[in-house]
Amino acid sequence: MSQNENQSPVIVWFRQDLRLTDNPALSHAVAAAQSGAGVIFLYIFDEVSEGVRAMGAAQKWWLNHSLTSLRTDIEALGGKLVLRSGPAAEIIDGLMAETSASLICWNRRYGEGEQNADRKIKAKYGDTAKSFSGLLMHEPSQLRTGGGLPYKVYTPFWKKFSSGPAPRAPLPRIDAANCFSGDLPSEDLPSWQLLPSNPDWAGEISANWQPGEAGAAIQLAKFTQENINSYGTSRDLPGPDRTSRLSPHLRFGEVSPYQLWHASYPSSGANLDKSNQDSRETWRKELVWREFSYHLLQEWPHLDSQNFNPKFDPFPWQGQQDVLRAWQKGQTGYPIVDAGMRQLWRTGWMHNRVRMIVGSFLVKHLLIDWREGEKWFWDTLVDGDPAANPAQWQWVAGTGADAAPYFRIFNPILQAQKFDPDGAYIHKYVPELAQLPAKYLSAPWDAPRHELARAGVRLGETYPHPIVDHQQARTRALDALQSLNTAAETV
DNA sequence: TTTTGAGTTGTTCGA
DNA sequence: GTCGAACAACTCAAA
Repeated sequence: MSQNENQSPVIVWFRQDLRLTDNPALSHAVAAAQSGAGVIFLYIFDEVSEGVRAMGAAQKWWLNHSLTSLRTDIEALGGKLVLRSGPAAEIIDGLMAETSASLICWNRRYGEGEQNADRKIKAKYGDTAKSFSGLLMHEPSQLRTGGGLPYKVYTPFWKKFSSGPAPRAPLPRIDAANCFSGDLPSEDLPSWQLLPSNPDWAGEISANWQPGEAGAAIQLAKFTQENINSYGTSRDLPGPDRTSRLSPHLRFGEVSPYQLWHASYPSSGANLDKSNQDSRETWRKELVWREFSYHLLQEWPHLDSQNFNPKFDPFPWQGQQDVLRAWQKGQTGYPIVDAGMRQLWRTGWMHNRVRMIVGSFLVKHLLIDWREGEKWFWDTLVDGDPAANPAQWQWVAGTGADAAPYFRIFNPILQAQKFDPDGAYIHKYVPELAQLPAKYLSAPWDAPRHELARAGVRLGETYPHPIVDHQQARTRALDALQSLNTAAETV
């Protein structure tokens, strides 16, 4: 090793992997920097590179706190988290020149703009830039159909995934490192203005979440100790909410999919019955759905803006702003829909079952373009994911890969009865119906007048009339889709 | 190449 | 109240 190399630092560039455990890029950097000038820990806030999708407001809130947590963990190692903002490729150029670094490491990411930036850097620095697999368990290029093509259907994807090599074991947490001691300028986190002010809407989000690797570990332990064995059935109930609630942690890489995959298996010696094992597999399948979404994004980079199935391009979406606004604010008059939209607005997250209900409602009952829903979720969800969010919206809309068939229109009344039978969820998020007995919560307009009066509910005043009639809206949606099929035939 | 079986999460209707 | 079939047709993936 030359004198120069020996005194050169190694940069580890954090992106969607804000963790010290099972972080291959970090592990490699730490090993490579053992005898040199040490590791530089870097995060770049980049909203300007072409094709990079700027984070929504709720994600920015999360990012602020996750970076704060990461910074604390890095300082415990004796290091410093360097914050820079601007176009990533230029920032890297600057820092490489500034520090004469001998190596830069990162874990791969999969958006088009993000990959273009990474490719540019790799092309320039060659072997001095090293990328690793940390965000996904299998690279998209490695999981293909027999014909070498990307999968478009989930079940064969799952079969291939689960019959292939098991995801590698997670790497140990980095608890010591030779950290770069030079003085590098770093921007102030508050200067990025990631947190809301005027008004500060994040109060209830803060109360619900603990961003950062430590918070993710707590959440994972809670889930694997309490709820994973019943996940198969209990995941559908938004009231008790026994889902893992790990999605925002996973989105920011505070925990890796490898860690979750391996955590889903019972400790050796544990003897689980069939339903418990099935529950664990159901949860693993959700992890693989995320993986599937990223593979789709890799192949179809405009997943958030273009119909995966172009047959839907001429679909007659309606664009009424007041209707969209009513949906966004949870004022549709359908309590299960409104509860979901208000949970999202207040807490930055929505239970998965309810996401399907509100998504189906926007697209099919209101005939509003799924892209409007996708954008709203992107802005308001703390787990807004560049792959999963558009993929799930396209799935719900019927435009996507392996999508729900057009005749599958969720009935918001039935769904409320089935999945919120005691009304716990609706009571929590639609307080103006708090006094109404559970049996009337799925369709308050059908409640006896004296029950409404006793509960202090005046429809049209304290709580809205339903914005559309379910049966009429259902027929209208089926007709619209029918017209699409007819149009396709006559072309 | 052709064939075959299958496809996350549902609803409605009629027996 | 319960249960099975219909709801369309098409595309995907593997044999």
